[in-house]
Amino acid sequence: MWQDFSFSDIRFAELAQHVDGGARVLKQNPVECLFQFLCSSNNNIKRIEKMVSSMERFGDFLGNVGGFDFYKFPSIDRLSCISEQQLRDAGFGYRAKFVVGTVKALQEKPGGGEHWLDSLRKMELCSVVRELCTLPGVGPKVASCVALFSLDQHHAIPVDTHVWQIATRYYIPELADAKLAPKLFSRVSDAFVAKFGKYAGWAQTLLFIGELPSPKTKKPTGGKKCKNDNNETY
DNA sequence: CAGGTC
DNA sequence: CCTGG
Repeated sequence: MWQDFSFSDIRFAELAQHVDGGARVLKQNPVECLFQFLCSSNNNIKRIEKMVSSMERFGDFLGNVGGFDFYKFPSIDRLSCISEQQLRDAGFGYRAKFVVGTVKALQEKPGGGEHWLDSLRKMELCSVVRELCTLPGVGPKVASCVALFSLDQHHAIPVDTHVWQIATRYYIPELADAKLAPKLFSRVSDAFVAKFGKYAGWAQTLLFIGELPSPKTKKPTGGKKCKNDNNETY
């Protein structure tokens, strides 16, 4: 698949040379995935990890490995035991009410939230995103993450600021000066799908990794400005 | 301002 | 709008 992507896009080919150990797209449990990305909006990885681990404590204890306690991610019913105040105390901020609201919305689904989420698998991507966006705290970006990482929607493109940068830099430069409006969200995902096809979400994942200041990439090949030893930007 | 959403 | 860097 990397070869196909590299053939389709010189940018991908260049980046693929420099990522260490490859990259993988998880197929997560939908409930776990949804609540994790519900924590992710306007937020950084470190705090997201903290928030997620505080939720996990409400799941069954699995064991201790290498000094770390592991918990099964809590079911929707288990999550419903957490109050908004508890979540705020755990540092969720305004996302606390999103978690409580999404738990409630899922519980009200006929057949239960797990079943409802699973039923999205056989729908078209646009419908999946539309349905997920009915949940409080879930917008197009979070919905796309859940679709890609847990609901088999391999061509879902989670458009955040980084992906927007990549897209306007390489694929739709005519929009370089535009703001990331909802209308343009589909322009971005269309561009990725046109370039990479039905597994565009997988290609996007690698490009995204390349955009981050991550040890994964050995070479600062992203369009970001870098500094050399003389402190000159290039 | 950060891997958005209301 | 919460909160931390």
